[in-house]
Amino acid sequence: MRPGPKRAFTGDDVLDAALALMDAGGPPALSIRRIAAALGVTPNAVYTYFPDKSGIEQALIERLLGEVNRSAPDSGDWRADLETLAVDLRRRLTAHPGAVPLLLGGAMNGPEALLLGERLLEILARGGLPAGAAARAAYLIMVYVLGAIALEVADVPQTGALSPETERIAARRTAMSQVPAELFPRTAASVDVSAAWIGTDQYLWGLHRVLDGLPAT
Amino acid sequence: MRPGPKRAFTGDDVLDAALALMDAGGPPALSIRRIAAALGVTPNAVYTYFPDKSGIEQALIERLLGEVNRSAPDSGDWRADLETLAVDLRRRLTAHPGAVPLLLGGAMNGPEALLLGERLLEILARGGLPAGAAARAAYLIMVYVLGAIALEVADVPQTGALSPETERIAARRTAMSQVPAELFPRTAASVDVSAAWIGTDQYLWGLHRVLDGLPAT
DNA sequence: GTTAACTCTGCACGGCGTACAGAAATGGTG
DNA sequence: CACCATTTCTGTACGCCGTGCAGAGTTAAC
Repeated sequence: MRPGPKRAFTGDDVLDAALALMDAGGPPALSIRRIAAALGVTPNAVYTYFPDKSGIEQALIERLLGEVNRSAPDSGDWRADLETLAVDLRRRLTAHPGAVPLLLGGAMNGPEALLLGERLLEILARGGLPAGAAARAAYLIMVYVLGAIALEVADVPQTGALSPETERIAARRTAMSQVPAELFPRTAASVDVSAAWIGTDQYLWGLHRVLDGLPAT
Repeated sequence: MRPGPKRAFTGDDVLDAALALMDAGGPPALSIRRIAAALGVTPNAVYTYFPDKSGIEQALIERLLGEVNRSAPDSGDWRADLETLAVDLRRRLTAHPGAVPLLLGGAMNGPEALLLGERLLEILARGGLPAGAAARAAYLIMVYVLGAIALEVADVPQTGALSPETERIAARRTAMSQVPAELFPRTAASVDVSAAWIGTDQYLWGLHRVLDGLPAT
């Protein structure tokens, strides 16, 4: 069927290596030359499977969102389904903090991104929200879900390895505890609370406050 | 007082040039060599005023947030003040879409960023929110305000010049209208609404839905 | 066996951040 | 005035980056 020599690696191998690099050092650590080195090939070999670097980033986003789309909650309770979807998305993204800037800065235009939006709208429609309100509500919820993850990740300094969750929390605590209390008393007073925001419970607290603010059916 | 030759440019000139580059082409267009070229000096001259590139980015963020901090609304109505603060922040950031990824991906640890958080907490305290709830509510509101801006900007393709507002809206419309309706019927149906989300009214609609969900005094 | 398709290598180019040494210009001090 | 310490900016260079181009090597189809 296919002429040519046996493949030394696949496009999936490229994404595996790319994700490992992102986890280790964030977006600046992602380079084609490093991916190629990790795979034991020359840099240009990567261009066999991807047109350019942004193609790799796009595929990486699609893979992450695709994992979220794999599970389709349909418990009958639309609010519980929405919660499941948000928690799933948050877990996938916080597991790979280095990829979050990519998702925010890059385009969410791929098929998996659209499918995710479609599922969000479907759940809201099941909740009985009118069409126009559903579109706006979906926007509001996506703002909250993605924004919360982004802020959570943004507090962590991007330089150096930060893969273990414990290391992330520690880095965040030290960064926040450097706030001079005499200049910013309120911020300094909320440092302890800030450290607790990491938890899933607080994340869901915010989501439900958003849901409570939605227009009723 | 100060020995040495007369200065050919200042640190402010560097930030001016940097902001112009970001407005024209987003973060990838920001380079020390381009800044130096715009100022008519050699690249290393920039290092007279900034230790490295991230120092420039940090100062750029601080300048933008500082402009928001310059106006201190105190109308007596805490909810109106919060609205003013959010709209101010949104206006400053959407005026420079290329700088938003910097703000999200970079650190919000500078003095102006802390002052902004301090003012946010002060307004909420005036609203009578209890201390612990205020900290969580401030987090929720910042999530919404920053997240909304980020999503708004994220829909615009980053490549190429996109400074005029009209061009941004046009680019967004075309990007969204490419959604295949047979695969993503709900998303495609909301395209028109999506194009309208740009307006300040819709932005405030979302903010007030968040405020409505906050615990009462 | 020949050929066409495909994978991967080697080389090269321009751009990037920035380290290092040094020239040029200035104000303070004798 | 001359001298000097200080500051500003230049010149050169290094290693990394994405990637264009030509071509070597390998395979399946005819």
